[in-house]
Amino acid sequence: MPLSANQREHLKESLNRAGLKPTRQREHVFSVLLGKRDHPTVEEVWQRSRAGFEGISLATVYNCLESFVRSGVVRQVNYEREPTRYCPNLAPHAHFKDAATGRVYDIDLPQPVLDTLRSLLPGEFEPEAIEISFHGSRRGKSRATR
Amino acid sequence: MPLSANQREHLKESLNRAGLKPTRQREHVFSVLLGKRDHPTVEEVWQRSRAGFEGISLATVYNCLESFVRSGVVRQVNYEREPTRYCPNLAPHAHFKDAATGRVYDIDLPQPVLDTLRSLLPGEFEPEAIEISFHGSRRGKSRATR
DNA sequence: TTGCAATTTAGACTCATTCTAATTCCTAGG
DNA sequence: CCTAGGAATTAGAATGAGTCTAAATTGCAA
Repeated sequence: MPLSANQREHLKESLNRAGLKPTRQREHVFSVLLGKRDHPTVEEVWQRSRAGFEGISLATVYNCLESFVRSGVVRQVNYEREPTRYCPNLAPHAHFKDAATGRVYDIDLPQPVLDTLRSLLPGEFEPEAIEISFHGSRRGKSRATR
Repeated sequence: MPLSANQREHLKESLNRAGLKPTRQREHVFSVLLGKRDHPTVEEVWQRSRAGFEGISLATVYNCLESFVRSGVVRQVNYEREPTRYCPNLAPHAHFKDAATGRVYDIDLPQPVLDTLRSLLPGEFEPEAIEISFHGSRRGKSRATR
């Protein structure tokens, strides 16, 4: 799935703001991230990228993902010391990891909740980022819609 | 600093509940954790342990810390993919990492806040653990008591 | 005292990530 | 159109936290 004009423009601006250039590889890897919004590892992003970009290297995928993080279009997600995952959802949200499947879900974080958390910090602490991760299991989805 | 009778008993019970035995090494490493309640890495715990326990091996320190986590007397703390840190504070709390110094501080988490977070999850999600970590800087402590 | 299962240990191994040094790609100036 | 120079890409080597292995040790129970 190629990038829309808007998406391409957004990526370009963000990269430029960080002093980086949009390249074929970066655009392709970005489109891969947007194409399936699970929370892939570098290895997974690499596999998916190779489908549409003959010969792209693992090192490049690492580099691309790092430039996305630096330019703020993508977030890193870490669980314990497992391989880092990447997430193009920029709205404030937490993550829930299902122990059984390893799948990671986004959980919306309303601003008031963030404010409350913020308020727990003693005055001298100046937070730049908050990370909230749940870990648990999903109860069997009720024997569904038939 | 040797363990108090209470602390030794607490450790013993927790280990037993997990089917593990209190050993010289485990007691010593545990006392090291309680002795300085910063958030040491395995390497740091090892250094400190060797001071009072001639020849204790790094592998053993890894093993001890793992058995503490398994028996619930200690928590693991991860920031990004940096070396895992260990924390003997069992009360529900978040962590704040000062970007400048790398130091990690405990932030108390009132139960109502935990409940609120819990309530953000769709019904089918059954959390076992929540982890909250702040990342930022500490404003210079005001030129003090005078 | 003996035997056994858990624990400890040194060192080999794994594997995600970072680094290195050599190419390749763009682009701006000529 | 051509060329120089900086950025980006690449393969493969290097790093380092953590895990595994197999052998030695320990401590307890029979």
